[in-house]
Amino acid sequence: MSDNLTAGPIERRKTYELVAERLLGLIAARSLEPGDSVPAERELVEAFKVGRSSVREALRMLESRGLIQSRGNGTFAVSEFGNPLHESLALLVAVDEADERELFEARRLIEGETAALAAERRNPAHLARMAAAISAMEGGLDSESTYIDADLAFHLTVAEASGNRVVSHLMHAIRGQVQLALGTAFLVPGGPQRSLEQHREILAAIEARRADEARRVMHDHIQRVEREIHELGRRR
Amino acid sequence: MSDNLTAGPIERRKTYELVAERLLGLIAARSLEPGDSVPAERELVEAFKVGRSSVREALRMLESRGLIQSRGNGTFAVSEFGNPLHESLALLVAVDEADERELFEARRLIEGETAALAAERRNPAHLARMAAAISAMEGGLDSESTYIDADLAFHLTVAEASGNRVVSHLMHAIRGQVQLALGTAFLVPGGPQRSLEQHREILAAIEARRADEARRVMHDHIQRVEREIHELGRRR
DNA sequence: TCGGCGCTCCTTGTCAGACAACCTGACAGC
DNA sequence: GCTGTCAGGTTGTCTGACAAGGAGCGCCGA
Repeated sequence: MSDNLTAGPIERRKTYELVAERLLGLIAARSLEPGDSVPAERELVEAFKVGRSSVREALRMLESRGLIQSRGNGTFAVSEFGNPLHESLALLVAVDEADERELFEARRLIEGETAALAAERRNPAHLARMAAAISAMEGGLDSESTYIDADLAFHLTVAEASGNRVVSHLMHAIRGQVQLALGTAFLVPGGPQRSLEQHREILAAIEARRADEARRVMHDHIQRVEREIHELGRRR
Repeated sequence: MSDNLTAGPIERRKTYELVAERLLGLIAARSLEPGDSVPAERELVEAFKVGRSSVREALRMLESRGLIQSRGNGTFAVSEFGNPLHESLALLVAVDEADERELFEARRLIEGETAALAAERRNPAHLARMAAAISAMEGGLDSESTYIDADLAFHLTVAEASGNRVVSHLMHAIRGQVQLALGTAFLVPGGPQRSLEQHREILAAIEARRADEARRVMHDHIQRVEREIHELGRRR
């Protein structure tokens, strides 16, 4: 028995944590597929030999991470990708001026790469959806919500076409953070028209499988939007 | 009353969710600074007029996101940046073969851009720490844990030198996901030596402020590691 | 004077039991 | 075929009780 001291403090783990880990294990091991129902609380009580409150607190931990969902008639495993990440980012990054700049920079980098990947991997269905989104933007030049929805749809389709879910999740997360600013972008005189034109360029580059061009135009697009928002903010 | 049906189901919120939101509000509003103690459970019971179990389940939700910490003599707000994001990603992305590919691809893109930014923004202190990390890797070629720690330190320093906290958080998160694989990388014959050499190249590019070169070498580095891990896995 | 020991009190941790609220599916009645 | 109702299982919530953790205080002895 050399130095068991380095093993760190002997910590008595809390029951609800242990239960949460066991359940997490089940999910990680795919014993609990999305949609499956988690054993009833009372069953877990018997299985783990703990109190019901410990089981419930463990379930709450998983629920708050979006892994399961309790619904009155049972608790179920959930697929729902993405939500917790958004919230985490929201809490990580305060949205003062400097951080907004960092967020936009991150968005520029990631969406730029996303566009480049999309140019290599897109299929005809993706192209059709991007074109549809552009049409919708055109038709929604006088309606903020229509326009913004269509704009979002375009970028999401690009993300999907990239074929990389991790990258596209990160993009979602960041976009959620700058969403407010994007509402402002609609108010910039001539902004929506310029965005529309740039979206057409992006689509053309992706359709022609020109990855570098897609990346560059996407960069320019996001940078322009950021600049316009910033200038509008200063003028007010 | 046209179609209020689109408003979705009327849902009765659960008490523990409401409590969690109230507490979240306090944190978001900075009424609860890191280190501050959260009011005792029984006080919250009185304040919100709910049962203690609801309060406790709400606390568990916040605890599992790393916002607070319960310690037997009180519950405290926590600063700890970054952790929840790691966990979220951990839970978001399943780690089967295909996903591992996506994770590495994401890492390649993000760390590539991180390196490019670092080349533009690094300062002498960053360079010194990168050099120190490389020395440590060299000295740790026969110790897996020493080597891996040093490798991690190098990449983290690059991230910090990028000057963009959002990007560097994303990088942390993804890296946490591939950490396991990186342990394997150490076992690849000649792998650590090649990594060491590539790290030197990255440092040289960053020091010389050659952004494109830094990006390219970082790309090559990560791609090589991924390939080696994959080949080792197949041979086993 | 000062270090250390133990006590006390407040807090969280855990369990058990009870009842309300919710959801689904089955079934009877129209 | 449609609707209303009921039953059974599950989660939602509260209460009360006691164990266990942790910090601070004061007493005691050196």
